[in-house]
Amino acid sequence: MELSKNYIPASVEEKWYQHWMDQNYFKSEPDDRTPFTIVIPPPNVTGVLHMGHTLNETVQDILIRKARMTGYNACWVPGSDHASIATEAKVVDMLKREKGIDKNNLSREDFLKYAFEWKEKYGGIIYNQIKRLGCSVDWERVTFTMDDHYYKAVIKVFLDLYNKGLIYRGARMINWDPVAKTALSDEEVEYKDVTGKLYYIKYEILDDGQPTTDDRKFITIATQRPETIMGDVAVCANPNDERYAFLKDKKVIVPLINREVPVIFDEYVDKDFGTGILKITPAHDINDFNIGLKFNLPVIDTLNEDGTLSEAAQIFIGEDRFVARKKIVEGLREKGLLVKEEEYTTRLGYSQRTNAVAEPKISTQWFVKMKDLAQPALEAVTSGKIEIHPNEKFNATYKYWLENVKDWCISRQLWWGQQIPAWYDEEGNVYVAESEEQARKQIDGHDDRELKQDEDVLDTWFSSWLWPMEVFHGISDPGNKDIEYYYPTSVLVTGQDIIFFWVARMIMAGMEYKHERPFNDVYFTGMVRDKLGRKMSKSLGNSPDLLTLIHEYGADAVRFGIMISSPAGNDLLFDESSLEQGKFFNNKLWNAMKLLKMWEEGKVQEATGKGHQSGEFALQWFENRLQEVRSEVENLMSQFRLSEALKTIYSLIWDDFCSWFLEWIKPEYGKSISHEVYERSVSYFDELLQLLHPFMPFITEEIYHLLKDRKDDLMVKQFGPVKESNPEILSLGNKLKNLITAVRDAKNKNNLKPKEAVSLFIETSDEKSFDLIKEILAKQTHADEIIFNKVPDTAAITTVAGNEKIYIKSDATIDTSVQKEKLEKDLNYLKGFLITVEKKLSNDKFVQNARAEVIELERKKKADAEQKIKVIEQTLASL
RNA sequence: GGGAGCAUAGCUCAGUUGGUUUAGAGCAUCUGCCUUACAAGCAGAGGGUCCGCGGUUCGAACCCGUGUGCUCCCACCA
Repeated sequence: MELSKNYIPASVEEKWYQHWMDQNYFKSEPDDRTPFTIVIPPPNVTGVLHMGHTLNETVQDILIRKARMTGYNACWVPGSDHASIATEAKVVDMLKREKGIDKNNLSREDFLKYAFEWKEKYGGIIYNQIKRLGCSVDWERVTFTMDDHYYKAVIKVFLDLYNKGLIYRGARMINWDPVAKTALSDEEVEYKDVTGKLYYIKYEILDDGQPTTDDRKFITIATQRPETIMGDVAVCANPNDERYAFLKDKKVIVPLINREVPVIFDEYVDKDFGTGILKITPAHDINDFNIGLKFNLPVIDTLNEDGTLSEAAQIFIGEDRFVARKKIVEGLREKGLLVKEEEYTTRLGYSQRTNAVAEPKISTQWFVKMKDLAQPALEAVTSGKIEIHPNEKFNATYKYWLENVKDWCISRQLWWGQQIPAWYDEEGNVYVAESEEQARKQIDGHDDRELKQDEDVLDTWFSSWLWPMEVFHGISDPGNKDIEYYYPTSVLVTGQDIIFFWVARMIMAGMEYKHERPFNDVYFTGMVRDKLGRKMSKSLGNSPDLLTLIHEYGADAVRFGIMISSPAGNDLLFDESSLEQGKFFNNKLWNAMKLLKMWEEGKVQEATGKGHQSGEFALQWFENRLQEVRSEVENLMSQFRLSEALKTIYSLIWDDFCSWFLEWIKPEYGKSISHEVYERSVSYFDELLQLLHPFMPFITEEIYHLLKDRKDDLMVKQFGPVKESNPEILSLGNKLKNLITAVRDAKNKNNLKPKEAVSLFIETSDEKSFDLIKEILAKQTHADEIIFNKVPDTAAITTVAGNEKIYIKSDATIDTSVQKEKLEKDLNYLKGFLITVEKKLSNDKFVQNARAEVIELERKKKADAEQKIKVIEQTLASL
């Protein structure tokens, strides 16, 4: 069969994904193996996968494939989130743009019909992308947070928490999104620094005929939000502020609407900020609200749901809040009540979804009491039952949030989501139940009253927090065999930005309903940024399309590129050049396979080189090197240091396998290697492919099959046990590498051609490996003569490799000055080093306390250093 | 205002208990090579006061102090 010059991913990827699916490899059912479970962080149903998802998904697939090949019953559950506010906003937008329909003119039922249509149409996009990336998820377990069982589970939890007294309804100050016209949770508000203005406004002091110690007619108050003055119910000064003592028992007049409001005194007011006097607007500021409660002041809400001024404002009714601000400032200026405007930097809260400035607002909403739920969730992490990776740095933030957690506003004034199971009668009584019939049963006496269900739906996260349980129907059907088998899940892989939204709340829900952590480990990936360090965003246009990247580089290269540049937990700067590196790596693998294949097709049963020894050594060395790396990789992966594990494998394949091993066993032109060497080489290559497979599944599977006819598939091939590696063979290998490199170096420095024959004179203490060294060196360095332990009369080029000293004889001119300088440097260092090691060894404390192997290591270091010093001194003397 | 983290080559980062690291990798740059698996390759080269300053040590990129610069999270100063 003719193999293409380079690896072409396109056809290969689809073929294998289909094959894996046909073989049911992704499917998992409870059995007697140990489960390894991951639940995907469900992406928004109508979204597309961005680079952040790509990173998360790749990490999860690596972990799940590795576990599957290690003998676990690996189960990765895919799914998507209905994302109530985000999706509803998109559907509303689509209806307006494509069909000219205003949501306000639709019934709830009709709207939901459109929303589900939209979900059907676009919901498949992310699943397709997950497939293209090669993710081995169990497609029979796809879960959507609005599935029937899921919907039921959410309602069930709501009722349960309500009955436990952990859910209540009440009027509180909440964050309001005037664009989506819904309440938000505190976490859905993002604060940004903005430059605003501080307006200084004159309030007239009401002349009540009483004499005062001050004859001022006005006081000046600084505010950022002049449009809220119509909601003013008091002004407030610090009781210790003598400037305003004369205002005791006075009233002031709110400008433009001429409302008389009292002057109150509270220590909350900072004397040194602004004018030291504060207007109190309880409806539109959390602090004012608290002061209002304290002084029993009325609340005048001057804003409508959409952010326009309400009738309570009396003026500029119906104007948008920001337009009204300008007009009011204008009005104040005309009346001479505006003292000045000042530039001022402040932090404003923005709705995460609509980017509208969030409005603090008094509103009747549903809340979850968090304190009791938080306690076990806190314990689960501080006790170490759940480990957060890559490091401890998130423990502190997690702890702080849970210790200071506030009640969670869970009602949203939307349609897309689980409708709150509460019914109201005409008198406003509330009946919480799973259905209207059940609600009716709660009514005392007559049950003929008209009941109306709460219009609102629940926060998306109120469904997401059940995810690790309900994907296994653990809430709707508790005690079923899936939930008992798969829960708690093994690892949660997610972005650190949703630690509060999701991670903490999942732990709460898990502790509440399963009395068990939902996952053993949490692995936080960093943010994916562009190479300039900016966040990926649509508006910047710096977020590449996943399918385009896969098309250009292949899925394996995309996975490679994103993993190789993804140090655990740090943000990663996405750069396509790393994908290119992945593509090149594909090709290297491809060509290594071609080389092996060529030898097989040669079929000549001739030994490599002059004897079997060098081939045998190459095999032994690589076998040991392979085991050494395997144990390194195990270690790195158990610490979730995937990027380093990949680097290690990359270097094993490229440097050790391709550059050294294959070169060592490579036969002379026209000859082939022995059958045994071939078979063993192939078996090592198989192991390499297996090791790499979790990271780059497609190409490894393809090569595995191209190399030989196989009955099995690499994807489900089980790892053998990691064998111990023999340090002597490894160090002999290193010695050889050093010698060969040193000879090449020397040739290069002296303008000899790589293939030019030279004579080598080697001094070495390692007598038992003479023959082997000779054979390999002869082959790899084109030495025509190799003599041990003999210094030639006219030493040509001298070089030191490890403990060996090499003289190379040729006709080339000799330049020893550079060599000398380097050797002298080495000598100085080694002498210093020797002194310190000796000191350590003569230190009683050290000898007594250190472990035997540590002392042995030090002794060996000492011996090494002494040996090297001897060699170098001799060399220098002969120069 | 409170807390956390970071600073190593042009760029992105390794450097895991201070000692073969007299500082490494990949990418980028430059110089040779189309050598019979691979030019998507091979062989080389240049490039670093390991942020500044002090301290501990025989020895510091690593430990301690301090200064500077950047990032993130949390918080109700109009």
